Amino acid sequence: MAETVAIRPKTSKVRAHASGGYQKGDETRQRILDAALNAFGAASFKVVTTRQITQAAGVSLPTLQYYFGDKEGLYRACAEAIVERFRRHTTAAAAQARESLHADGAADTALVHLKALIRALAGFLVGSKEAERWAAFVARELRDPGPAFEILYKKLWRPGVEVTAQLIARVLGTPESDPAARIQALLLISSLLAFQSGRSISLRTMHWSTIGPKELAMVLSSLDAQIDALGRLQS
Amino acid sequence: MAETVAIRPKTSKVRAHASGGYQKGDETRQRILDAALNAFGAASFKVVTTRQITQAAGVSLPTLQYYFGDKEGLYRACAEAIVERFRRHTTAAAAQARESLHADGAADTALVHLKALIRALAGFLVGSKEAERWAAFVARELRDPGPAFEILYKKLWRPGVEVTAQLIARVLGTPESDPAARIQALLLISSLLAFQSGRSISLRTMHWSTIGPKELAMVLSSLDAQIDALGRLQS
DNA sequence: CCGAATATCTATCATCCGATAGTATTTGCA
DNA sequence: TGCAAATACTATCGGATGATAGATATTCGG
Repeated sequence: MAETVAIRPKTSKVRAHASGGYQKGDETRQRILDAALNAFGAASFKVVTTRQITQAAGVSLPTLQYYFGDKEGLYRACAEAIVERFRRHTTAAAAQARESLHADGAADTALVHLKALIRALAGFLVGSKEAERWAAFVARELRDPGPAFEILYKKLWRPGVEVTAQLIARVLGTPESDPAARIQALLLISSLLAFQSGRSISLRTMHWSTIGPKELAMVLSSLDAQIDALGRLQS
Repeated sequence: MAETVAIRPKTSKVRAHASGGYQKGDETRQRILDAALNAFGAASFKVVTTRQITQAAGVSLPTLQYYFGDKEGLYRACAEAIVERFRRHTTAAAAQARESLHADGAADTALVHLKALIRALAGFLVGSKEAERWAAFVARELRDPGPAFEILYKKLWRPGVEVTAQLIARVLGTPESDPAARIQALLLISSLLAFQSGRSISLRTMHWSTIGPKELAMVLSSLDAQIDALGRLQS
């Protein structure tokens, strides 16, 4: 039962960062990271094998250990890379929403920003193949906490839910920390995942073969309607 | 004493069903199935090991092969067991809803039944520890299709979405096959999963330590509000 | 253009996993 | 009670996986 594990000295010669060595090393490191993002996006930590990743990256197995220490180190590196790229795509709408929260107290304004935020998020989630894989990685890790849970929760999930809940509270005309608004935020974000995590089954249910611009527009329209309905709740 | 058969028909020696042997055998079979439901509810097909299951069931490894052929056979048996138990808990509300769809065309009636259906489903999903595991099994398999996808899709998902979508269409006053109603059904069901698949992260987000009657009531209240809002969409 | 730092490889290990072979024990009917 | 079918076990196999050992090749500052 005693599952205590001795803390690794961590002083090993792992190339933890992309800088500090030759240029070719950086490129190899990046190739492994890309392959890992792909693989961990499609399957869970335990299911993905290091051989799959290194083979896809075109390197031999020990190269992975050389750059990332072990499988878990690579997994964490993936999480950090995802956080970075995610931020680059969502900070725009999120910042705008946050700004409006401080500047304006009107429910109508909040409603507009909420719709814009969800629209941006949905568009990003279903937009590119790459984003799909990142989103799958994040969703899986948050659903089934693993080595990268903390970083994803604190840097992605919490801020996202926070701003969403505040916007909804503003729309509903309730205090900023209203639990009901928080629940609605969870329900809203979770419903988004129907066409992300649950993509394959949603396709089958809708009799769609893909989620193209037309299909995305329909989903966004339904989400808008739902948010509008939310706005009519308090009256 | 008979000559050993060189070629094994592979399926002939499996005790595929619970009937046909001794009583003690049925009990052992059930014990393995329970342990498997537990394990496959907590982790995916590949992650769960047959050794975990047999150890939890208190039997040796080959006993699993004796009763279920192989790991995949056991997995499918789990899916069928879940379908059976799920039906026993949802047919009540579902049948009532279906009946009302045929008997009455009023939007108000549909709204009532939709709320009742969601309420029953949510209550069941978050109700017992057992149901949680079954739901996790189903959600994982539908999200990431495996050996049991077909049976779960046809016997659980499709009927459930079907009746939900029809109720929503009735509420919205649109044709029975309205794609928008179908999307709303997907969004609604998916949002339910926030407190099922995404249970752990929802707990953390809400600062809850558990989902007891009080918390469930809050969630149900929010869902009701959302469905009510849906009803006000068409006007 | 030398040589230390960096990068990458082949070969192999220890462990775990699913499944099978072969044998012993238990059950319930004739 | 005898005994064949049904049940359950120990021991082991072939294969996959994560990681390491140790040797070789490459890079680039001086």
